[in-house]
Amino acid sequence: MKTDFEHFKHELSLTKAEICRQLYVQHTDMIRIKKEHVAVKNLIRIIDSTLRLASTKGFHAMTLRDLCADSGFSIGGLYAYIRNKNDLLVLIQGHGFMLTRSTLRKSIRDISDPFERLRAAVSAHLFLSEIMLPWFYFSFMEVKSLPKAEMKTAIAVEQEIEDIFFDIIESGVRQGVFRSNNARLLASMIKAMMQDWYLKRRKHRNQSISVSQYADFIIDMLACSLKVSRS
Amino acid sequence: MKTDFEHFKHELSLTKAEICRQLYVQHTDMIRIKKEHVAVKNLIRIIDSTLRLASTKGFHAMTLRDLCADSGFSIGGLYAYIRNKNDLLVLIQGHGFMLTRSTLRKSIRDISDPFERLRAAVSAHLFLSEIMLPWFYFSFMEVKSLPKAEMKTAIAVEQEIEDIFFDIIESGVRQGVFRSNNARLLASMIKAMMQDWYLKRRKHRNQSISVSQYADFIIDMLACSLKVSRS
DNA sequence: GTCTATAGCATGATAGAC
DNA sequence: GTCTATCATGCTATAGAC
Repeated sequence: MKTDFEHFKHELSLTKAEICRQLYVQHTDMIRIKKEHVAVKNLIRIIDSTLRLASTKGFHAMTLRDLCADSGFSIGGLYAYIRNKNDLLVLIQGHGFMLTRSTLRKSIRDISDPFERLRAAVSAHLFLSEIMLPWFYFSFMEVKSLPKAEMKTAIAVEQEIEDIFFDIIESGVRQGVFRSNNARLLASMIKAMMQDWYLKRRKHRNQSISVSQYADFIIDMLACSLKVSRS
Repeated sequence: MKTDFEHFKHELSLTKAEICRQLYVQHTDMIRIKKEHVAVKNLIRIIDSTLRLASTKGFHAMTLRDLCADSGFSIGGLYAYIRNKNDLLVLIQGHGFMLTRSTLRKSIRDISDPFERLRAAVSAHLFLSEIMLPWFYFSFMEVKSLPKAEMKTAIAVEQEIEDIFFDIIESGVRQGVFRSNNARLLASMIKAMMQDWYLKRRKHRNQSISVSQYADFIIDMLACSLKVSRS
């Protein structure tokens, strides 16, 4: 039998190639390579290496020479795909956020019961971050290094995601299904617990906690905080 | 009337000078200055500047020239206090952790009731991070940049702090005061919520949430999760 | 004990061959 | 489209005057 997570993974069917193809189309201005299949193939290598290196030593500490050594590119070759180091940051950041937003919205679209909406949103966020772990870690750590404009959008998208949780709680309260005296703060806490999953992934792995267990635990905590009586 | 936070702040009476004096004594090997009062005075300037710069642009992006400009030192003068840039990292890191551990242990030392212990530990952690915000933010962000040995201790101390929460919960369960089916994960979540306070300080400021309100909210959530009946 | 001056080097970025 | 060779910059770290 398929677990929820496996089901989610299959539904999403998010191949690296697909993501990178979207990235390519969005950024034809900064990428000098014209043939899509060549560009996409190499973007995968570049982004993979960047995420790997940045998550161990940090983006700023990673030099383009490190990146070349890891990805097998030459400096010159790399510069056909980015105009400068910051482009790398923007390239990776923007896409991760877009994906989170759309996945989360889709996950609750067809559900009306407030508690089930909450469960769906929490699971979707956790499952997505599990699949795209390096992306999430990178996004969190590097917001502060973004150019001002990109930082503003990054913060706005994060707020928007928190608002998804907030709206679910609020509407549940209005319907009399939830009891909560501070929906705003509870939404914040949900976000914090989502973050803990990908920021402290190693700790949870050491304690042998699966993403499904983690999701269940959080949903139980929320049920209890919102005083939902459950079967 | 004094709030809990003001009371804590007064009890701690943690002056920058005292912290820096301890730092000086611990690191006489790397600091070339012999007169304590001179060294301490200048360490305050250096550490203040480092924390300020690192929390906006990140430690790696901060150059020693930035640091000199901000602290009013010359490059040569600075190098009397550190042997290299990494020393700065180690200097600041180690002390923050020591302080957290000792404060937390002290906060619960004279309390026996499990729920009150939990409340005390949560409050102490939040209040401390409120006072030492730049220190906490820096510690979290820069663990990955530490030399291997220092990283190991950093992770161990973090685990130790989580264990404080874990032990309180476990002993409460044994005494029949708490009901919990996963003390380990709950302790993890407490830690995550502690982190959210200092990592997302700006967000909470925008939403006009005080540290006392935040503490109360978390303690309520925990009471509910642990099924503590409260007056 | 603090400064100025500078060595020595690694980095991001470019030009041009293939 | 990718590579090698090279530039200019700006960094950490040191030496030595005051």
